[in-house]
Amino acid sequence: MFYITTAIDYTNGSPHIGHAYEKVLADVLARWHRMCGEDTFLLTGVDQHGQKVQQKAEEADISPQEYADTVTKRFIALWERLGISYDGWAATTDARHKACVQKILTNLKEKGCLYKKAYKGFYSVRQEQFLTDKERGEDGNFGPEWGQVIELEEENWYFNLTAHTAWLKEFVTTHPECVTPDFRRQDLLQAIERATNDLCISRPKDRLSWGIPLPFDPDFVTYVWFDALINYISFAGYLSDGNPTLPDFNKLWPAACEVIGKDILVPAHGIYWFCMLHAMGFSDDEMPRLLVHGWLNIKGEKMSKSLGNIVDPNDLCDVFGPEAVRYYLVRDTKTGYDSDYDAERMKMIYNTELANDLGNLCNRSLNMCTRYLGGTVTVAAEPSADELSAALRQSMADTVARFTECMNAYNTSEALAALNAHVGQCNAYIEKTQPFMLAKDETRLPELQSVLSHLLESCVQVGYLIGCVLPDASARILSQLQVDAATLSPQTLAWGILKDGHAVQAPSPVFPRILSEEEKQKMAEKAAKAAAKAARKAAAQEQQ
RNA sequence: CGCGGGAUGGAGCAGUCUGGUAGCUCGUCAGGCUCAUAACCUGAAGGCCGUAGGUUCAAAUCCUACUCCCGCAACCA
Repeated sequence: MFYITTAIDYTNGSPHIGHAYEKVLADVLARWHRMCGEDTFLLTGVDQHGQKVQQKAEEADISPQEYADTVTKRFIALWERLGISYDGWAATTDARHKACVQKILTNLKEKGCLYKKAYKGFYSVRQEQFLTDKERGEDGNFGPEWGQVIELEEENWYFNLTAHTAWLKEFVTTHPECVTPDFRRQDLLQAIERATNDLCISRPKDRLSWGIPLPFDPDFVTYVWFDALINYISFAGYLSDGNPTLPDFNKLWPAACEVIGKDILVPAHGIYWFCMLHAMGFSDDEMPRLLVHGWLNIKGEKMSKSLGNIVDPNDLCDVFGPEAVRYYLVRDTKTGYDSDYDAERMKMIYNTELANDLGNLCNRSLNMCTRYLGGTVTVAAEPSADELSAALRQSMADTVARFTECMNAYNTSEALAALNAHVGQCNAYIEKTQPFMLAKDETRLPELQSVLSHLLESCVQVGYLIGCVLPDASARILSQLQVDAATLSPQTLAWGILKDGHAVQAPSPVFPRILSEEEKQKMAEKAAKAAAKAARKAAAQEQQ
């Protein structure tokens, strides 16, 4: 079972390119594991509770639920557009989730993990938290970043986090696979040393009403993180008493991969979440694995609302199409690290790798097969022994192995680079074998058939594998090749999918080039120049 | 001395851990090809690997010092 989750997005603003990256990454991994025949479940959703949603709703003079629903719709619409194939939708206002959170709270209280305590101190209204001396500036006051700071005394409920930190340190140290990449795990280990306070898990209702009420103390609602993190198990069927609308928890858990951003590793997932699970009684073997991704920066700067450089994925989809956006996001980002977003680069990668390389390869191969061989693939009983063809078959096998290895290591960028490298091999193979010349000599028909079958076989395998990133384009490629993806699997992908006599369709471009008017102009000039040169050459030859 | 990341041909990056011909993509230039989405293939130019020292037979890589850039309040993956 491959249970994969994403962070659930906070519904106080529209989705941006960073949200999209995380979901696309998770979706690509989910699709890959589905292709491999694994039972796969992808969970994503929205975090709808909390102070900021309540505030925004008050400003708009609507209920928090209405506000959250409005924003939620934007997320759902984007995920539909980007082809995110989620199996479960985690919205924290869902009654099933609320019930689960309350059951967990009740259980933890019975176990003695929760306690009520009065606390008096300085409270930041903006940040929704009490401040300690660590937050004081050099002059002894709290800086402007905390907004309005008031002195406040109130009772709250606490989770005995510190009772679990010794275990956590041991667990993270002895289970290197619990956080990927490893340098993030090192960050976490450092952060554990600093976790010296228990976690306040309640907010008085008079201050914040938009949340899940504590089942044993109705004057309080649950702190957003204690609510939100539980989505990973509540929507997996934890404590659901066999609710048929939820999955079987025992089948799903533990999550093979929880995809999160670097900002919420510490303390939320790395400390709170692991400790919460431990308190609930989950063993080391039942802990989820975290995949921590970096951020997309804009020209080296952090993306932020104040800088006004937020990128709306919908705008990109309008220009490039959703699949090009998907490809760019997982191709140009080294999983785990920050990367730079650049629309020009996205266009370049689309035009070169998808249009010029892969798209053109499929198109020219299918076209030659249609024109020269009537659309029928002829496969010899024994594959051609010539060096070029043998090398191409070897390249294909190596590529499948490399792709598999990279995808299993979450390395989408290198996986796609491997596919592209094989496409380059194929294009070079055409130059060397010159099938369009072979077609002019009837006696060389067997060679022509062999070359084209090698090319088309490569198109099938590459077109199939790329399906986890580009489901739609993959389907179109395989449709032209008349191959059913359902009959294939990465593990058994071997030379010889196309059988003798296989019929293919005439091609039509799957990845049309994206060019501005200016670029088209430039291309035209270049072509005119080349034509003039060819004409001069022809004239010179005629004179001789 | 706050913490961390970075500085490699025009652009973006890999290589640094485990010293030894500096590699990739794009761009530029030249040639080839004509099956193809004015695509494809081949080749070339272009770098004293931030600066200054040090270790070594040998340093982009190890050591030291310095310079410059970017994150580290909020919005926020």
